[in-house]
Amino acid sequence: MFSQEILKGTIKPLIIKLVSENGQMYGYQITQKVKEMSSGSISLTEGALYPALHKLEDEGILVAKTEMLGNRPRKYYSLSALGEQTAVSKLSEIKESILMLVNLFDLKPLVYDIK
Amino acid sequence: MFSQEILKGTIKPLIIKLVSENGQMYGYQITQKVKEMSSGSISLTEGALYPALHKLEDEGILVAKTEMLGNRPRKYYSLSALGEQTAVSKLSEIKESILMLVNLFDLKPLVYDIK
DNA sequence: TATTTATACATAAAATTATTATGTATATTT
DNA sequence: AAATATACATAATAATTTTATGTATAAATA
Repeated sequence: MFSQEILKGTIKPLIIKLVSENGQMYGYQITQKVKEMSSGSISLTEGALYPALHKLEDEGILVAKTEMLGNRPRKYYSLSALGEQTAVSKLSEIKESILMLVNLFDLKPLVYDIK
Repeated sequence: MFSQEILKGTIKPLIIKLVSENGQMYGYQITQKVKEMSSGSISLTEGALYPALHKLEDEGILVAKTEMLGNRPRKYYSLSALGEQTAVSKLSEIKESILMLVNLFDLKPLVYDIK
């Protein structure tokens, strides 16, 4: 079981991807989604997640709205207008980067679907 | 053209891979090889490369021997005994990590050759 | 032949990012 | 009643990268 070490530098694009696919997501839900997608092997910890969410908000990519569940707050993030505009190119960029790694490390995939 | 931003966290495994494949390599050669492998799009800068080489040496993974070319020194790095022992598992690890990214970002490769 | 570019090493301050630890609190399950 | 899960957050430390700087030789070009 590796931690989120592997996500170095990819946390923000991953958040953008998940939020853009799901319309809106809250922090804890993102950690669970990543755990699920990685069959339990990646745990995206709060110390990495929340600062990244706050930074994306500061950058104007995400907007947050807090809802109360009983007495507990839940902070939903979604793409801002700017976020919508930039998501596609940001995701293309990270995908190209990952393919570059695949190439550098000789993972030699035969066929990719980049879409 | 992206810089080495994409290599965040992968520089040391990449060095191990290149050195293990080539028997021995020197720093400048590594920068050129990475540039060549990426069709000019990645420039692995000295500020990232040399500290990584020195760290791998400190960790006992690499050993260095300096040769003089005329008056100019050239420092060749190769795998130590420990480096030989650990290279395969370290490379498997980074490859698994990259495949995890491929999966998280939905790059959906059809077939991989991990060997 | 003078200048620029390439080769070749290195370090160091600043910035960025992640790790690890801690803090607070509610809801649910055992 | 206690433990675990849900849900937010910050902060010190560590690790890594960026950017800038430094030194010097060799080769190519103007």
